[in-house]
Order: sequence, then C-alpha cells, then structure tokens
Amino acid sequence: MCEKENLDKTYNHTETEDEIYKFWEENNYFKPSGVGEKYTIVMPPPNITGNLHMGHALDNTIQDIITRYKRMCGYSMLWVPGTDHASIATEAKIIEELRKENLTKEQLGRNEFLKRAWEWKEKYGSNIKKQLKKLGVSCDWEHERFTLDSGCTEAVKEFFVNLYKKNMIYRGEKIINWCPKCLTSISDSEVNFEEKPGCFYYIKYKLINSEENIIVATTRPETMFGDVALAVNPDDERYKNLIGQEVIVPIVGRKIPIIGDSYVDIELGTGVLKITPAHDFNDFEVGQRHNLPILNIMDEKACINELGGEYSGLSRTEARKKIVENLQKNNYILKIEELKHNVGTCYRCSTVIEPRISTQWFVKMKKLAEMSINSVQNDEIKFVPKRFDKIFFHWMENIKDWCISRQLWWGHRIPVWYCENCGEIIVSKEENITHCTKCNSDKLLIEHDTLDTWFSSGLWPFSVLGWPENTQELREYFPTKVLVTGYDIIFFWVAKMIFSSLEIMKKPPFEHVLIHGLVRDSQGRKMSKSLGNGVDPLEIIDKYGADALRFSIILGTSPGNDMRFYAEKVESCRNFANKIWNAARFVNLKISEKKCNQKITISKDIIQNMSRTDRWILSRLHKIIQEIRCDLDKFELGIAAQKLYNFIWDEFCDWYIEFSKLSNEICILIYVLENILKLLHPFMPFVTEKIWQCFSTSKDAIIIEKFPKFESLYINEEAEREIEILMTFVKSVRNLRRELNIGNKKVDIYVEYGNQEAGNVLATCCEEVKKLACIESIHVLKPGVSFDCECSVAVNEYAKIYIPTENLIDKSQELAKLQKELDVSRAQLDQARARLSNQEFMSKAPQKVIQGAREVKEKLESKIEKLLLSINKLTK
RNA sequence: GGGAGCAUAGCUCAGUUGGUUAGAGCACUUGCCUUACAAGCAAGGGGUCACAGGUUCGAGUCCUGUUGUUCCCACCA
Repeated sequence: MCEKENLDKTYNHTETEDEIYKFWEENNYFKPSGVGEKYTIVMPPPNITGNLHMGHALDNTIQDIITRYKRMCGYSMLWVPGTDHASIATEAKIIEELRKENLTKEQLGRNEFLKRAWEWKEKYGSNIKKQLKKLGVSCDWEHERFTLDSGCTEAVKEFFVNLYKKNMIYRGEKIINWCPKCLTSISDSEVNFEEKPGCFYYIKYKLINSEENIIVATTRPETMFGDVALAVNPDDERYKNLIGQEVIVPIVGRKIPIIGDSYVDIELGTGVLKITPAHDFNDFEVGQRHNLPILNIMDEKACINELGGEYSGLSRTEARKKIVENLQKNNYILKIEELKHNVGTCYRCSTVIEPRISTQWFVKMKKLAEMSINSVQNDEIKFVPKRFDKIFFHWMENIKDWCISRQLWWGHRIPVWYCENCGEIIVSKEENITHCTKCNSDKLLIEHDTLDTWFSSGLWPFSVLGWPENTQELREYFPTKVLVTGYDIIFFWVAKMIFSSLEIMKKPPFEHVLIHGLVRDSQGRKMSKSLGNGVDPLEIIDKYGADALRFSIILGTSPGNDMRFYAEKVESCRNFANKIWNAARFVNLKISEKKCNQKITISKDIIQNMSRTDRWILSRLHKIIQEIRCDLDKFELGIAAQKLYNFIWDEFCDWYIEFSKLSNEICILIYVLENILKLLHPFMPFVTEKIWQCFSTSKDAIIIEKFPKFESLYINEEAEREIEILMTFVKSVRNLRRELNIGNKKVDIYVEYGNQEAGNVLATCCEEVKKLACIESIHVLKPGVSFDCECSVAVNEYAKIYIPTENLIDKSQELAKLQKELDVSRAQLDQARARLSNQEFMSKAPQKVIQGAREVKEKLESKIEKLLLSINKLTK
C-alpha cells in the first residue's frame, strides 16, 4: 500500500484517508466476524434531509471507538447504520420544493407526492452516508437500513396491530398539539416552549341581571368566541357567591355560566378564568368536568372560522388585533398589561402551537411507562452517566398518552380501514382490505393518517435485525449492547425504544445508554443555522484530517457534558497524529539501519537480560494497556485518550525514543510502537492503519489485530523507580543549564550522589544521561568531600550537581533560588512529618499511603541536607 | 413552580471508589534547526480548586447552606 522509503516528514491525511477507507471496505473488515461473543450497536439513524454536523461527528466517533475496540477484542461486532425518513421534516422540505413550482401537495396528490419524496430520498439519502465515511465509521454498510424500507414497514404494522389487539392503542377525540403550518398533530415532546412577549388583557364580562362587571384577565382575547363559561375558585371569598350566575360575552353577546373549579388560581390574574375548551388544554379538562360544550372557532390553519362572525377568515394574530380594537372602542377593556410568557411552538418550524380538538390515534402509556421505569431501576438498562435516569424517571412518571397519528403523507400509513356501513374499525397488516370483516360491506374508508416518525424509530434496535421475522441474526445479535446518543433525544427516541422493546420483545433493547453532550461553538452557544455559527465537520476533516477531528472531540471530555469546539484543539490533535507518524518514521529508520525486522516473543529470560530502559518502557506500556482497557470498558473514552496522548508523547517519544538512539536493540522499540498503534487505533484509525501498512512486519490490517492485553510479567517497579531517578537527574541538569544560559554547549559536571541506588543507576546509564543532558563528562565526588570550584549547583533528592562555568549566576540570585527551594521543601517535610507522627493517620490510613509518606519524608530530608550545605557554602 | 448540571491556571477543559507536591491543550517567557518530528525539542512562570460551614487521620472529590451560571420538565388566565 505504500513505499517504505522516502516517507514525508509530515503526515498527509488527505492522501491517506480515502485510500485507507476503501482498503477496509474492500476487505470486508466492517462485517461481523461471526466468531466469538456478539456485540451489537445500532446507529441512531440520521435524517435523510440532513447533512453531517458536529453532533453526528461526536456521536459516531464514540460509536466507532467502541466498535473498533470491541472488534479488536475479538467480539463478532455488528454496527448497523441507517437513515430515518423523518416524516415531518422531509415533508416540509418537499412542500418547500413544490412551492417553488407554485404547487401544493394537494394539487399534486398523494401518490405523486410520495413519488417525489422517494426521489428526494434517493437523491439526498446517501449524502450523509458519504459524509460518515469521511469520518471513518466502521459500520457494516451491507446492513444499512431505512426506517421506511419494507422490513421496517412490516415491523411497524406488526407492532401497531399487536398493541391494538391488546387494547393499548385507541382512537379518540381529544385536545392535541396542532401545528398550523405543518398542518398536523404533534406529540407533547415535539413542542418547544419559548418565552415571548405578550399582553394581559383585562376584559369586562357583564353579569346578567346586574350592572356589575366581572373582570377576566386573558392573553388570548381572540378565543372569546369559544368561551363557554367563566370559572372561579370555589374557595375564593370574592367570587364564590357568583357561582351559578351568568355573564354575557362581550361583542359576541352570548350568555355563559359562572362555574366553580379548584383549578383556578386565586392569586393569578383577577382570579377569574374564561373557559375555552376547544383552544386550551386545561380549559378542555375543566370543560369535561363540568360537562360544558366545546366551541371550535378556528380552522386547521388557525384562522377564525364561521363562528367568529365578522372576524371569520382572519388569522389568530389579525383577529386578536381587530377584536381588541373593538373591545376598546366599546369600553370593554379595563387595562392592558405587558408580560412575557412561555408559548408552545412546533419543534420543526417554530410556529406557535394551536391546541385543537381532533380525532387521533393514541398509545396508552401507563403500563409502558411502568415497565420502562422498572427496567432502569433494576439496572437492566444503565444510563451512563447515571444521573440521566432521574430525568428519565421524572419524564416517564408524568407521561400522558402518546399521540401517534400525523396528518402527513410521508410516513407509515396507519394500517386501518373504517366500514361506512357498520362503523367497524378494521386494523390489519394486510395491504389491501376490500371488505368489512364484520358485515362484509365493500364500502371501506382507508385511514389516511401516517404514524409519528418515532413510532418506527422506536423499533430500530430489533427491526434492523429482521423482526418481526424470527431471523437467526435477531436471535444472535439482539439485545444490543450500548446505545450512544445525546441527552437531547432521550425523550424523543431512547424512551420509545425502551418501552417498545420491553412490550414486544420482552427484553430491554440495550444494556447501556451512553449519553454525550452537545458540541457548542467556541463561545458556548448551541450551533444553529439561524446563528450561522455551525462548524462543518467535513471542512475540519479536509483541513486537519478525520483522526484529528475525532481525537479532539473525545480527548478530555466526559460523558454527558457539553463541550466547546476549538480549531486550536483540532490542530494540536493533528500535531499529535504527526508526532506518531514521525515516531514511526524513526523506528522505520532504525529497522532499515539494522536490516532486521523480525518479531520477537518476549519470555521471562529475555526480560531479565534487557536493558533498564527496555524493562521500564515495557512496564509502563503494560500499565497503560491495563488502564486503557479499564477506561474503555467503563466508556471513559476521554480519560483513555488523555492517557494515551501522555504516554505516547511524554514517555515513549520524549524519553524512550531518545534512549533508543543509543541502543542497537530494536525489538522492544518495535514491540512498543506496535502496541501503541493498536491502542490508539480505535481513536485515530487512519494514521494508525497507514503506519501499520507502511511499517509493520505483519501482513494483516491493524483494524483486525488483537487489542493489546495486559500481562503482569512486564510490570517492573524497580526499573520504573530507577528511570525516575534518571529523569529527575537529567531534568535537574537541564534546568541548571537553562539558568546558566549556556545554550547547547556541552559541559562537564561534578556529582555527589544521594544514595547507593542513585549512584548505581547513573553510573550504568552514563551514556544516556550524557546524551539527554548534553554533558561532556561526569565526575563523581565522594560524599561529604567539599568541592571548591567556581560553579553553580542543582540539588534534588538523589544528587547534588555542580556545573563549573564562566557564566556564573549572581551569588545572591543563586542563594535566593536555593533558599526558596529550601523553604518549599521544609514546608513539605513538616507536612510529611506531621502526618507520620499522627497516631490516627498511622492507624487508619492504608499501608500504601503511609509508605508513600515515608518515602516523601526521606527524599525531602536528603534534599534539604544538600541544600543546607550549599547555602552554607555560599554564605561563607 | 419542580429537577439537574456546571463553577479548577489568562482561555477551553480533565481529575473514575476521598490518599503523596492538583493535570493537559492553547496562550505566555527563555534558549535551541540536538539526524523521527519547528505541526518540533528543552527549561520556566501562572491555581486560596466560587463562597461559608460540616464529616474525616486526610476533602478539588462526600454532606449542608449561599452566590453565580447553563439546561431540562411543567406552564398561552
């Protein structure tokens, strides 16, 4: 796939990514292996209308990391992709398109309209697929599904009929949320409340047989034509004697009663409420309780109908204006107060919702909600992070029946026919019902309404596996393991999958729900079209590479928390990809120098004969392997990424590679690099695969390599401690060099070791130390022997280091430096001593912590001793 | 009105069951083109972990309260 020679100094993602993706696809690496335990993820299906945005990028990166990790761990990994027909959103787009041709959907007719919609799907539905591939998702594209494909349609019909037979679906005339623009009902969860300015109109209603007026405060005077009563609280001293009397609705002139109902809040407004059952949810309920008539005064577009007399045909807002003018003219308005209030709007088009009485289909939610709550309470389904279960419970506990019918054409038609002859409702999975099942009449009306999009996506975890057919795949790959999604669609989607699955599959659809936050802009604002602050993931991928984008939205983030998007962060991740690229180039160089690239199997014997630095890096690597596995199993991707970043950059590149420049041993170097690449592959799939293909001795692809396994054999605390000494020493010398401002000049140093171990380590790693700290020669001093020379000194817990030089630091400056260090060390020592002399600490703290405190104490004592000597000498 | 999150370096964020001297990236200062990498290397500065109490041998972490902030749910009087 690539030439080993002449590798560019800079990693080029543009040349790499598409080629690598093609390589994976052609080799069918995304398909489940069929071997090993099954692991299933279903992709939240993006809308066919949509383009890839940062939310998708995040959601799918998380899923891809899990997928690649599990695949490398030997699972038969199935990640099912697909798209959602998004009935209301897509239908709106097509109507928009028609409008440009001066057509309405009615003019076009249902069949032609649907033809258009399918054309739209064919045209744009694959767009997002291409975009997801750019991101590097390793889902099984052969399993790709669509919520409106024939299998999903079968599933929807089966589910509907099943629930209907169990009396869990019913048809009823209720007040529902109506969007006057989309011209359809929508469910409670599809309503957004927005704060909008409005007015409180105080209107006089004249009592019959009296000159007295009752003042009613309302924000919607235009609904007066639908008034059927005034209501007061029966405990309200001011009004309770009025209950039973009648008033006249101004302008309208109709008589309506005054009723008592405890729903009325005495404190709010004037304490009198006008009851308009057809246009308000609460009024509807009050009306039901008091057996009041229902006067619907608006049409489907929320224009006043014939009941509105002269206002008939006007829109809600126009009518309000005209009616208020009329009321003012006739002195019916006492006052008008401005206020801000929350108004329900359509989540798709932001039009103000009009509550509307209509006949719709509903799912009974009580039992389903109870089951769902139980499954989360019993930990059959676990939210990650856990706090989201509270939100889920609260929502489920207060849920009302779910309105599932939509007055749209693009969607699953409700499988129902009505007999005009006997009134029978026929619910059937059959395509063509021609005769009534009860009276055999052929006068049947077909139900035109379609189902809420979420009704079909609620079945997604099992419909994509073949349900309602009892397929082998369904038996093997259901339930799924984890569902990855943002907290913003827990109610829309997650909840629906949970109860649908519990009801029909008798099992939870997944074990974990991994919740992530929103990707916001750099100022913390939600990315939105209207603000124009959206960041296009494809542009970022183009510029920095998919690996960089992926890593930047994972690194240092935690589940459920929002994050801000910064190009600078992507840039630093791009640099990280380049760093690994160059580390690999270095290893490759070593290999070609040695003309040897055999793999090694590491045994105990070999480990014992290895150099200290090799034992150290292997120990560190295996600790990291253990931690990464642990973090990934807990879905702590952000922490895992951080650890990898630090290990690769700070330990492997900055120290081990430097060490290895002095060594001829390359087996361990190769071994560590290969393991690093495997650990990193789920996060940065492209660059790791590219390197694997270029450098690896193995012929296969890294995507199907085994994920590194922790082996305690490699853990070597001694080597870690020794390298720690070495690093501390090198850093001290470097620090002193910097202070002395001696550039890159090689120096001679004189050293007094703090203890035997330090002496041994530094003696045996002499070459490494010299190279890393730019030292010409090291002269070892005997402990306690005073060293008289014009030099500056650095002190740490392991050694005292002198550098003779002409550019001596000012004596007082040097003294101040040492004094400052002494003060800090003394304070720390005091702390450690206090802790160790504390009886309760000694008796209650774990041994590990006590031992740690002892070590700290010893190190500090050694350091302080040396510092004091140096200070004494300076002040002499 | 009910609930939840967040508050840690100049900025953006990590910090998993409480345990040595609180971390990273970016930005900043200084010196280096040291043969993998200037998209780099090395050294450094910068934090009362919002505030006030409490529990504990020990609190950024747990509890209570306060302040600020964001979000969710409910709600067209």
